Amino acid sequence: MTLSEENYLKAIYHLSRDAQDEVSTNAIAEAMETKASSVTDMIKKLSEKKLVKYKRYQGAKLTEEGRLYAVNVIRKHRLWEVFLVEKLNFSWDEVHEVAEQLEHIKSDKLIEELDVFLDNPSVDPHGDPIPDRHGNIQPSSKVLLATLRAGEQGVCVGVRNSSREFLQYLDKLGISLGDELKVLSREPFDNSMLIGTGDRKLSVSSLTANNLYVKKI
Amino acid sequence: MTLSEENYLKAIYHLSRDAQDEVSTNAIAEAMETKASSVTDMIKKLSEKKLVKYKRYQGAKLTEEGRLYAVNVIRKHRLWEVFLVEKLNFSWDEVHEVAEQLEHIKSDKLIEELDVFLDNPSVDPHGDPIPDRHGNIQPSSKVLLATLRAGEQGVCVGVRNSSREFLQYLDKLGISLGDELKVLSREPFDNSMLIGTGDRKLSVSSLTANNLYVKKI
DNA sequence: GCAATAATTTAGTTTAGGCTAAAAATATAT
DNA sequence: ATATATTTTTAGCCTAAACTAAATTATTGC
Repeated sequence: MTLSEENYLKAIYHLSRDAQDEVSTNAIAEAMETKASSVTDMIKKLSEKKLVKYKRYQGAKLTEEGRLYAVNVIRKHRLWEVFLVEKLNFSWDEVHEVAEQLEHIKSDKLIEELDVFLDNPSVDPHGDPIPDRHGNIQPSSKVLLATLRAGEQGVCVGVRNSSREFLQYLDKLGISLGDELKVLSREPFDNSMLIGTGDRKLSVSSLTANNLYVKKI
Repeated sequence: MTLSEENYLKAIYHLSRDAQDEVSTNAIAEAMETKASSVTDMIKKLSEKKLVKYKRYQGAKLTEEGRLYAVNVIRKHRLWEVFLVEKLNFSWDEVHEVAEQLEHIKSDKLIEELDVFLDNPSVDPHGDPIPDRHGNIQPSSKVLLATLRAGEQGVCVGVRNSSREFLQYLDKLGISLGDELKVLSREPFDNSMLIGTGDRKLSVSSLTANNLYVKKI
């Protein structure tokens, strides 16, 4: 399986809401920053390999085999992200590019040993669940910070928007993974909230609260 | 720089005895398990990029820039080998294939942080020196076990022959990296030697002693 | 229901990195 | 010193994965 094939499977996986969902050629092209004609070629190839189901002009969806393959790539990506952040001092916004490369390394032993070495983490540094070796993904219990009421508390577990800008902004605010956040009050005027973390208080905008995931405690 | 280009630079580096040495097209082809005609094409390409010096029918040698590039790939390869053995429980004979993939990951931060995480190791699990970030390689003080006289001691630091068969044989003998070996006696008849390690004694053949590196203590 | 528009596929190129077969240059042996 | 053998290069093809431009199919507006 080539690097390019793996990236297509991953893109189709991320673009489908459920297993029946057909993903359009254009949507894949946009996600992969390539042209629709290139997508058509690759979809045909993956179809011959029985990794996607494809009928002309009707988009593509993963077969069960294709889904398993995609999920395994995602498993590798997320485990490497944990490694980079926990062991090599990478920050949230630095991991993605490198994990995109590492996810294609082929070695079952490598990934299983890495999993053990990292203590079988269940989520990556953005709060996304890490599939197990059989391709099972446990639904995450994370909710957006914006959904908490005054007085409620949560542990920061990830972000919805993982753009470099947002991640760097969080670093600047001093909010990072694992921080306990308590909603002190909500401002009806602009939906901003006042939160406490450690001994600090800070005001976060509605936009920020809508892009930060927490797990209630 | 592509994966293939990096592999050619590495091959040329490993085949040269010194910086002036010209490496023949056939030698590169054999080392890379490819055809001479493919080598010619690639050498031309690397020559245009000023990474190798090339004149038709005269073989190739690395420029200083090419040498630095090759040494950096080797640095990455060896650091990853240390990681695999020390952190992920890989054995000597399992690391090479995976390190061949990992050595091509592109990220300066990754490799510098890995170096720190591993405590700036100076040799890899085969006893080969790890170049520093500037491409300097310190000459190793390792000697073959076969050169020790009766009564001398050494720490096992690597192997000359890193074939799977030999590495697995060493595992079976119970000899691994870092073990202290003491030469109890040498047998003139077949050049085998009796060595002590821990509380065990074992007889090693001349062939084995000629493929095992130690650092005298 | 049909024209206009949008999405998708096809056909034909391109580039990287291989390959084979033949030609050219170099090395060797008598 | 010349014929033979070896090494290296050239020329021409192949495949993967991209691209552009043109053709085809779907969708939408009226």
